[in-house]
Amino acid sequence: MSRSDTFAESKNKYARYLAKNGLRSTAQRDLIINEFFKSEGHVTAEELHLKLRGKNSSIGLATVYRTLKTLESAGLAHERQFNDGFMRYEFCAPGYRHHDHIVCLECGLVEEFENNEIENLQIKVANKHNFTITDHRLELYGVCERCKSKTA
Amino acid sequence: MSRSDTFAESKNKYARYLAKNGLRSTAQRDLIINEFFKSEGHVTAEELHLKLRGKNSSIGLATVYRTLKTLESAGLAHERQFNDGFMRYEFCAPGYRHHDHIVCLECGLVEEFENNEIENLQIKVANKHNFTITDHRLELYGVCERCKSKTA
DNA sequence: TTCGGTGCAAACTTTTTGCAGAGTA
DNA sequence: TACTCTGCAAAAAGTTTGCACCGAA
Repeated sequence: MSRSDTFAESKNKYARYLAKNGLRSTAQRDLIINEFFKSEGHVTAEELHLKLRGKNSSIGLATVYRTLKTLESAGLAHERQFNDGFMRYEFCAPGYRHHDHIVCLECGLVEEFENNEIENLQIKVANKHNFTITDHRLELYGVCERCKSKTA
Repeated sequence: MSRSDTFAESKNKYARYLAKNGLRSTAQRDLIINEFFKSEGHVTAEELHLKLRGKNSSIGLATVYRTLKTLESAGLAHERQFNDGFMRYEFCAPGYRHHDHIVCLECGLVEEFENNEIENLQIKVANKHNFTITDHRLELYGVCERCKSKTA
């Protein structure tokens, strides 16, 4: 599935969500959603707001926050916190696979990975504790290749 | 290793750390550290502050924050954020084994687990991405046994 | 006596909320 | 028209900082 297919699919899903919940489509929302769907990785509300400001639209920061919360409820965005004090939002289209993150503590690079063996072990652990898992969070923190060679 | 052995060892390590870094031992610090070492699990500064207030000491919240940061630098506490907006501090004595957390989203119960298979797989993943891992974070979120039966 | 620690209040940071006016259906 | 959305500014909420005084070494 290509990235743009997923965008299209998500926009449809978003439109359907709006319709079903009596929410309106507005100029601001469409711009925010467009920008959000275009951004790679893990954006903060502030970053998104800045990008939109750059295109001389005058969208308020509060609106960006509100829209991201809306997307989260719609299941199109996922909230994540790496330990830097910001809430980040990640594109989370239907059909997009779950993945985890490996974060460089020096330059902030975030790479994504998938590992089914780990996921299966997590389920085993949950069973042992009699928990039913609905979500999880796995982040590896360290130093990336570039930063290692810079220091060496 | 029993819990109290670990306390003793940590207090020594703390004292050594203070000496080495020209920091002073004060009545407030000793009380905070004592209370922190006694608390199970994952405390917030506010919680610790409340516990100390209960024992009619008049320690300021800012001092609790400052002391926890000091403990973190000393390697005796570990900062953790579960997604509830609070920074939590966890006892992290030398000799204490690393563990991860499984969190109930209904009642807030946090259990700890260790799984070497998962840890090994994490190292494999990091190698594949040419990262050197220094830390990681794994949290499973779901519903615990009690809450499941309550709902059923 | 020196200098780090403390308490208090104010400042800061990120996110949320109240409200009056604008825009959608 | 009815009612939601938006922008702004103010409020929240958690944490940090400035400053004058206190106290450990």
